[in-house]
Amino acid sequence: MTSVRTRFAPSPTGYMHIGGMRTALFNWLWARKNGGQFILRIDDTDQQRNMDEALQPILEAFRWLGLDWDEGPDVGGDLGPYFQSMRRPLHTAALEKLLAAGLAYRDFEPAEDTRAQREAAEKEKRVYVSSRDSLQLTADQVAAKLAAGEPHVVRFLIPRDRRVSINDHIRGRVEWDCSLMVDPVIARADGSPLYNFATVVDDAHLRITHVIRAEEHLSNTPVQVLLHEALGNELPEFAHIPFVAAPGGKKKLSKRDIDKYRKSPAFQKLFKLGDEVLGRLGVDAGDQALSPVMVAYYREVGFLPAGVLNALARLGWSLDDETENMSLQTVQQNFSLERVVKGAASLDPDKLMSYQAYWMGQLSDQEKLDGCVRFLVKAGLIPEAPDADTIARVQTVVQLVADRLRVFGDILSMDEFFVTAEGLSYDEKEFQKRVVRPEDAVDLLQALRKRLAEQESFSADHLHDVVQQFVADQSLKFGQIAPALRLSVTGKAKGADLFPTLELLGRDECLLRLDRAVGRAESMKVV
RNA sequence: GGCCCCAUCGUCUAGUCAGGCCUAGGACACUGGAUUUUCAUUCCAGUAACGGGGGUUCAAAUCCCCCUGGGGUCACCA
Repeated sequence: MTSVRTRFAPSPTGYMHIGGMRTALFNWLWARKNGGQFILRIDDTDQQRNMDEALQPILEAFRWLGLDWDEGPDVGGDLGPYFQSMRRPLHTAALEKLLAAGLAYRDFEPAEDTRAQREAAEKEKRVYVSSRDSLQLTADQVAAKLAAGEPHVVRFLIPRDRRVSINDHIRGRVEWDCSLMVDPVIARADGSPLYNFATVVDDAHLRITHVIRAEEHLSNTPVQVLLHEALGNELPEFAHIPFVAAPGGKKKLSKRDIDKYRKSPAFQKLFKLGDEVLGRLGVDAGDQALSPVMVAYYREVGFLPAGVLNALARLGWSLDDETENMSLQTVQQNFSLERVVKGAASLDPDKLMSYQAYWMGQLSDQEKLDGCVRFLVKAGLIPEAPDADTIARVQTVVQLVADRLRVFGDILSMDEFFVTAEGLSYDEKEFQKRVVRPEDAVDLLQALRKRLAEQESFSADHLHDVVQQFVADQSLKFGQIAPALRLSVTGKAKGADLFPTLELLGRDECLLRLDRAVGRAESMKVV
């Protein structure tokens, strides 16, 4: 029994697609589950200039999620190189082999002619197949054209008299009629191999046993199977998993549609979170802006690998009829291609947040603290090398807000604990509603401020009693003063427990903020 | 348009291969209630689906056929 070998073969595009990551995850899972190898091959036949720059984000995404690879960039392997552009000799050899065996042919037909034929066929609603005119050339004629340096591509000769079929792990038997297929170009005029051909050569050479890829590749499969056969390769097994669809739809999640997603109600939540967090981090929002389509977005916003991994694993796969929260280890132990569904699954931001919140809740206090400190430093809300007092303060805040911390980036919206009274920003709408508009709000706040100033102790418990007493004295309801107090001191309508917040801020800061809030409200009333 | 794939609550899914245990289960979201004299958490409850039509069968979400709908793909891209 040969060991299971799977691969993920990204093109170096400068970012890692979240849907591609799901495909990679399933490959990794299948290899690990079977004690096999997971290989990373870089399909860079396009010969990009900034290869390294375009590749690093991809490798980083794998590292961040903790998905290791047994062979590939950085780690090497016996069957390398693992960059398709460097495997050219292998491709050329395979090409020669097909040519020599008469299973491929040099096509001298000008590209324009081929295109014209295709268009004509389409117009007449006729199935287009290759003309194969170049096949009529005698060996001498071909030799003469070659000697004259006539441009040509190499096409694979499709055996038109038969059918190809695969037994897909997910889809079962899928069959195609070869008579309907065009002879695919396998080498360009400059001699470079095309994806469909290079992939076949490389998959065979790397001894890939299971080709697990997204459904959109299903239509490439018959050609690849035919090529494998022509080359005398052992056929890999195929598993075409459904692609990841955009939230609220069934269409493939694509980076090209970012602008559309921004407006999509189902997707907005993630963009909003990103705008908030990334804005505070001062992360570039230019052309290559981070978006929820990219894995890096989740890392930058402060998602946990466990949260993202959990969501990705559940997109098209389930362990059973009830298990939702799963560690990578649990998924790995239970993964099977048999339980992968056939239909496209759309990414659900709500569900993702729910997994994320679960895993955030699983973190120890120290882990939460570390993550929050990292983000606060990055946002410049605390110094680069925070002293013990600062750390202790952050720790207190983190404990206070633990329940509402979904992603680490959330800590940045709790900046009331880290800015001075002057730097405090207010939720204007809520401030108007709870402080400016109510007739008696300012008077009450002033009276309360006086009461607070008289207190010797500023502990949460004591403050609670004080406010309680204040409410009773004024025959108010708690709800008539608490929101205004919260708005005045934190600038927000929502937040951590009110009294511990006051305690943490301290008497001087609280009084100062109350004064500023009152002043603010009065100046607004005048206008 | 050709070829191919897919079809269970709004969403992710269980159940489909081996028809009856399904008056279709879970989760997220949503709604209501309890707790919290703020905010959030937590707990409880509720709304909500087998796309349609024919068969086969004692019995169909499950098997067969047709229709409809959705999607992928049709490059000297990967």
